[in-house]
This record gives sequence, structure tokens and C-alpha cells, in this order.
Amino acid sequence: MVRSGCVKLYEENANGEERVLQFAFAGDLLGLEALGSQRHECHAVALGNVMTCRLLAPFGVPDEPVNAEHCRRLVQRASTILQACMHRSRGADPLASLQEFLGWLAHRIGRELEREGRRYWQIQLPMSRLEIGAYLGCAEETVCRSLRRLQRQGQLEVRGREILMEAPPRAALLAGATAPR
Amino acid sequence: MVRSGCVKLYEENANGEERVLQFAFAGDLLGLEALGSQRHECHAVALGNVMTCRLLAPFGVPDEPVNAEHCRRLVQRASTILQACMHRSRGADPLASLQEFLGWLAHRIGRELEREGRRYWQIQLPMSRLEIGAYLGCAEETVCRSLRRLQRQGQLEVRGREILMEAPPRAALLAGATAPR
DNA sequence: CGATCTCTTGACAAATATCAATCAGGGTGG
DNA sequence: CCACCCTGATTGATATTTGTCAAGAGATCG
Repeated sequence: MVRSGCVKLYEENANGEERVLQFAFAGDLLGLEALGSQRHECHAVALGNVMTCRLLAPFGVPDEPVNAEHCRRLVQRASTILQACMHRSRGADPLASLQEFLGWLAHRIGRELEREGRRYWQIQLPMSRLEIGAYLGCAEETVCRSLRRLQRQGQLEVRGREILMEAPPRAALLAGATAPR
Repeated sequence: MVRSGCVKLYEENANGEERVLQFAFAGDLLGLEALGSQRHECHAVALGNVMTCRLLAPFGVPDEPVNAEHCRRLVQRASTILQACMHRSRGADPLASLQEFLGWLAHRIGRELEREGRRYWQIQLPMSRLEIGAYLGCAEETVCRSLRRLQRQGQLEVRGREILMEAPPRAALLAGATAPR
């Protein structure tokens, strides 16, 4: 379980290029996808400083009765992650994907600001443009240009890895289901 | 749980277009993604004749002790589905996605045939080209053209919704990556 | 201060989306 | 039984988008 910071889950495709599967933040459980196959099919690396802790599956200890509540919550967590994974925009429009991603980030790691009576979300990106592209399925340059376009449209403000955006888009609420309680 | 046939899970995006999230076949569990949020965020429709049955969550019955084995298996199933969902090719190359999809279909609903000493997989597609496109994230026409291209490369044979292909993916994936249009 | 990495921008090539037309197959009704 | 129609599949022409290559700007680190 990630306690703080950001962990990047990725795999390498046949051409040796990196494909990012997930960015995990505080409260996210890692490795649930391997409980079934007993095999971890992807790599994980910390982006900056990260704190983690280990958890035991509720049915992993032999001489101990199954804790129904723990079991139920584990299934719920897996279920929630699955739902987020299923609904994640696949391909299509890089710009829309980026918007959704930023909305999700704002919900997860955004700081709320007040400026001239308007509410903003401030995001400090823990990953590079290249990694965002590897996550969304597009080239690094496309991420740059999409950010620029969103800025020209007045939807956000970009300063390196710092992003300032107005009220996050609707879709963020759905994706936000991944957030811990 | 799907007992036979094919169920299409889909949602509608902001433009009213259909986006297919999953094709479920015999043995697949539906609705696991809603155990966490208690809300089903997608629609389901049968493609042709389908048989299903209902299952109870192992912790759903109040005055009954939790069955550890059932619980463990539920988590494993959710975990397996999650892993498949995480590793599903996102965007990138429609042709490669289609190949992967066909390989998966062959594994799920393919019939093995023997012809002139060579082994083939025969697949009867339960969905339209449009639905395949909505699943892979590309246009209907691109699905057609990709199928045609694979046929010209001798990797498979297309007759309407019936597809005949040789030894599933592995070698085909690598060969397809370098083959000319 | 140079070296290196990331980010950005431009120009071009390649791929797909879109639009439009045609074709094939199955079902329907006369 | 056959003409008809309707849906899904296919193919072609064109426009749009993105990937790729290249170069430069900015930041960070030693």
C-alpha cells in the first residue's frame, strides 16, 4: 500500500518501449492483480520519495479464522480498482484522455486554491511528459501540444510540472472512485 | 455468470457513441466491478442467445459464517479479471490490437480444426465490425481494412463473421509488426 | 560552466477518421 | 419462387490527426 508519493506501474512491450499501466498514490493498493495468478506481470518504480507498507490477505494465515469484514473490504477494493480500470478511456482522443487524466490527478493530489474569488486546483506532476504519453498511449510531443492547446483554450495554466486548473471535469468524479475512504 | 453465448458490456460517451468495455463469454462473472461502489456504471446486452445464472457473494448472507474458500476464490477471480484489464492493449496500433483480440477470442470460443496436416482455429464472431471497433477504439472501416491486411499476409481467412486462423498469436505478433502493408 | 535531461516547437510523413458509394446476405412479402 | 429491402460489410477518395525526426530552450546537477 502506498502511504505517500507516487509509484509507477509499467511493462515493456515487444519493441522494448515502456507502457505505463497505472500511477498509484497514497491509499492505493498494489499487487491485487497478482492474487489470482500468483505472478506479478508488471514492474513498479517510485517517482521521487515514496513510503509504503505491507498488508496480509485476510485468508493468508492458516490457523486463523477468516475475518469476514476484512474479506469483504478486500473484495470491495479490488472491485473499485477494477471499475476504474474498465472505464479508463481507451485510445480515441488524446486530448480528452489527457483532460480526464488531469481531472483524476486533481482529485487525487490536487491542492485547492482561492484566487480572485475563483477556485482552482493546483497539481504538481510527479511524472514526465514521456511517462504521461506512455500512460495515455500517445507520443511525448502530443502530450505537450495537448497541454498547450488546453492552455490556449483557457482551461488550465502550465508551468513546467505545475498545473493550475479550474473546477475539474465531471469525469473526474467517476474516476475518483479509486480514492481511499 | 455467463453460462453460454456472449454478453456485451458498454457505456455511452459524451457524444452518445457506444464504447464497448468487455465481451463476456461462458464462465465470465459480470458485475464484480460494482461490488465496491454498489453502482453498475455500464450497460449489458446479449449478442444472440445467452444463458446466465446468479451467484451470491460469500459474505452476503447475514446469519451464515463466511466461507473462507469461497471468499478466497472470489478475490482470485476479481484479481484475474483486473490483471487482464490492466494489460489490455490501450490504443497504439489497431492492427496489433486486433490480432491480440482475435487470439483471445480463439482461446475463448475457437474450435480447433485439422486441415491438410495443419492446425487451425475457427472463430464465429458474435459481434459486428462496428462493435469490434468500439471495443478496440477505432473506426468500423479500420477493422475491415485490418482484417483484410491480415488476410493478405496469410495470417488468417475471413468469411463474413467466420474467421479461420493458424497457430494463435505469439509468432504472428512479431511477424505482423515488421510485415509490409 | 558544461553536461545532461526534460520540455517545447516546427516540418514532414504516415496512419487513421470521415464521407460516400457499392456490395453481399438474409429476411420479408407478394 | 422471386423481387425487394434492409442491415452489415467492404472499398475508395479525401481530410485530419498523430507519429517521427530534428532542433532549440530551459532546468538541474556536479
